[in-house]
Amino acid sequence: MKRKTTSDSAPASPVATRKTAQSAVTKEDVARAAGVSHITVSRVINTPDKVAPETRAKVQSFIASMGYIPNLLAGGLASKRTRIIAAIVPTISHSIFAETVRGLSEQLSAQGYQLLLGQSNYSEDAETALVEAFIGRRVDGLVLTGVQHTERTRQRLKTANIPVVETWDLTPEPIDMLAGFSNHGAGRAMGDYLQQRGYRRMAFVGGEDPRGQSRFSGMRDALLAHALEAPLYLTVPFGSFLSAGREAITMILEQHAEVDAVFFSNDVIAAGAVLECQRRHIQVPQRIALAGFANLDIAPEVHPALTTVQISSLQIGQTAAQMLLARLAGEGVDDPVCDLGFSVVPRASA
Amino acid sequence: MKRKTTSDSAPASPVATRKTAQSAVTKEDVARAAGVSHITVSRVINTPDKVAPETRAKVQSFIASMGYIPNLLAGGLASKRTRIIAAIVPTISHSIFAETVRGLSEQLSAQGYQLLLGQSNYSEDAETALVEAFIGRRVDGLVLTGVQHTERTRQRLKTANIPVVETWDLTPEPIDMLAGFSNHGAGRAMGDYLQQRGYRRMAFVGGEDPRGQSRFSGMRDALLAHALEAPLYLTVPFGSFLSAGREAITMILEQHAEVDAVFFSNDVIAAGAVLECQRRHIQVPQRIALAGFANLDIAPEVHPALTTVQISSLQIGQTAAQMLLARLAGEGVDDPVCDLGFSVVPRASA
DNA sequence: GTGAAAGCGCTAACAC
DNA sequence: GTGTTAGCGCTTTCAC
Repeated sequence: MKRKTTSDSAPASPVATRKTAQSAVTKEDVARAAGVSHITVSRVINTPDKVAPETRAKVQSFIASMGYIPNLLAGGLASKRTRIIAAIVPTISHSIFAETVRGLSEQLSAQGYQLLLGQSNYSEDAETALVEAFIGRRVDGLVLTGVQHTERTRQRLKTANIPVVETWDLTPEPIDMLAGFSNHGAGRAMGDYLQQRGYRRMAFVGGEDPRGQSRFSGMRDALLAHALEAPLYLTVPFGSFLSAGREAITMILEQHAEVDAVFFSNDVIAAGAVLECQRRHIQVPQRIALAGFANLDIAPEVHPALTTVQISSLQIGQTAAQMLLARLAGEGVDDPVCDLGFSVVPRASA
Repeated sequence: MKRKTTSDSAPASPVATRKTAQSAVTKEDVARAAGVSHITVSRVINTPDKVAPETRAKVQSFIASMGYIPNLLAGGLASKRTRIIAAIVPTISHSIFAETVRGLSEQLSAQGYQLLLGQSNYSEDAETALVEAFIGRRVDGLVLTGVQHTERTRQRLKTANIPVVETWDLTPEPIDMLAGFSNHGAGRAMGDYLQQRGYRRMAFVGGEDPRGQSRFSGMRDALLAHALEAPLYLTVPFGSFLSAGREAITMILEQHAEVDAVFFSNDVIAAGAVLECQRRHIQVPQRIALAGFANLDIAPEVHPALTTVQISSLQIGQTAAQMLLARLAGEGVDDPVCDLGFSVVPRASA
């Protein structure tokens, strides 16, 4: 009893099975056309040098002429490797994680992997949902932003048993691997810097993300160590960061006139504040010093240019990708924890 | 000959097949534990109300306790539906397409679909490669930016036979469906506006993307219609748009002193120009008028606030998603071509 | 260098 | 309401 010869009553069309929603051309079709077996087509695609040059050329020409596109769903199911790495960032539209994503994407695509991007909107529960969705798609590895995750996320990741890199912060107990920097340290460094520049009454403006909070607490520790008052802590909503910065600085100038320096969680928010000061003809840094975070494109462009903290956003992405790829290649990762550091960039605004 | 009883020589472990890289729990495992069949578990997940409440509860509790995550690869292969919609945008890090992506993502996830995002870097060949990769993953639908694509892209999409929405422009011959606006019209509208405000010698600054070029040619048509000279055409590299805007305006002021108004392809570039003028104490719009495009967050924040063109970025995403979902639900799409329009937003800069 | 057989984990169709 | 059977299109293993 041979398979599929259907030469009795079926119409002579390419054997439409159920729905014809997708490109109906399969490896089998190509194989039949080229007069080889199914598996030879597979080899031409995956391990071309294990096929006789002649056969290879013939098969390749049929692949091209028939417009054959391998079904990666089937391939992934059979091989248990999808060559997809997923990354979850709080937001993809705002620029702060853009370089990390670029670093990831470049390294991965160079090795034939694809990047699947998810956006958590700074919600741990959304992150958990994404993790489950990604595991369901059987991604080969996962990159997470931050080190704070729900217990369920950790659980899922544990049982899924795939390589994971946490990024953008440091922790003594990573889920698996880590590429980041110390947000607490960055906050402390900026606190030290501002203190040393002579500012005495400071404020911190940020979102409600845990990394921003670490920076705040680092700053606070620095100020307390110098016998200064703890900084004021203002949160801004996620959304339009520029106008959030404007509103925050307006509020500080009007209601906290004693504040002489502000550290913003993000250069875009800080830039909004600079623009507002400019509009009101408020001297920066004489009346009030303004500092940002991340050294984004906008930081050197505003007037006065923004003092900020340089972080290695791009390298975080590159390093995370390399760790993952090494693990997937079966190589050991020399150090599963990589601290990429940061540095204060002094400019005119503080 | 029953299947899989392996009670002879195998170790009593959960039958590790090949690699144990992924969560080994399968529907079969859950079914066995719950004392039901394989397919019942499937129904509990996909069509819970077709299962007796009692059975359902029991199965659900096992799903939870065993941490079962369905293999969507296998599901997609069997059902020929992945519930993934892919979208290709020129860039995800710059803010211009952010709202479109948000509109897509929100509409899709509300219907249980996931968005797979690709970045073409304004390259048609990169777009083609992404299209092939996405078809390989058997996405259920595709959203493209722009209406200009390689012949190969069109071919692949034709044979893949999946719903496609082109966006961000208009064309008389869409591949399938379309949600956009007229870039040529937007350029003409801005040209008309600037002419009507009394500017006489204009320049256009943009990237090399086809939509920017359409806006340029629309502007040119407007000026020529008013017997003005065609605008100067300057291109800037993709990358740091703010500094590109600074450089462009510097160049224009120094080498084309006769220019009295500039239309930038993007608010961020325009904002860079505004910042530069501010720094040099050049009066905007008295010495030179500056206008942007897209009405991004930054447009109202700079000083003077940017005159720009409002487009319906969010609605493009929403509309594209709805068209796709309607098609996938087997409903007809009333009008496969949707022109969402634009409008000039007059502010202080021009 | 090439092929046959088996099975990845799931859903569709049809029974019961 | 629940189960059985037969694939989805591919890769793996082992044979030739």
